[in-house]
Amino acid sequence: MPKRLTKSFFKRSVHEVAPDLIGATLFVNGAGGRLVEVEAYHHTDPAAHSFRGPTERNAVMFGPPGYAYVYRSYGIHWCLNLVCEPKGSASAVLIRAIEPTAGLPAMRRRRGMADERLLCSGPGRLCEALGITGAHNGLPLDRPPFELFAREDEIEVVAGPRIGITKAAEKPWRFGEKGSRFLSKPFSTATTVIYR
DNA sequence: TGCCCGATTAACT
DNA sequence: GTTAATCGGGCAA
Repeated sequence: MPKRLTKSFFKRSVHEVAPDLIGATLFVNGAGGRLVEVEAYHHTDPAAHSFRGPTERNAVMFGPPGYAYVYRSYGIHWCLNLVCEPKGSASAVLIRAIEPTAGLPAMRRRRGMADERLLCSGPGRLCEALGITGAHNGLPLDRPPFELFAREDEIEVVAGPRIGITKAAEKPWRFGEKGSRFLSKPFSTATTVIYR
């Protein structure tokens, strides 16, 4: 049986947790799959929501690790983050793409489309597919509706610049499974490979 | 209070 | 490659 990830998994630097999440599986009410793309946001990072201190929106990032931080993006989409590090460090991993493995009919219905490759390939898309909304903000990741399991197989993780940001845009804090066809965008062939 | 812009997506040309 | 959709957060005034 796969090993469940508990809150202790997140009591480390976001830069350690983020690559470790590649290949893990996440389900929300039974729908979801394998994490193939994430990004790390540290509280000292100008691109992070927590960089300028606590606000009503980012309050969950300043709480304990192992909880979901969900925010509205561009006034339209939802984006899911997993809070890391000891309480107060305000760092989180943005989930950017999932390889769908379970609950495909429900995800297709919520997305209003059938193409498996586009179901969860993007932070806004995967929240729509898994039914994640602002109602999930602040919920613990080790209890329903969330289920999170550790990676079991050996894989290659690649790193590269994050997507859609203007500040600290050069930092290689985007991580993905090498060669996955479910990435929101391909990694450059010149990107660093982290062997695992 | 007003203004700018964003950790996006889909539908265009 | 370009752009509309759509709105809350953060900061200046």
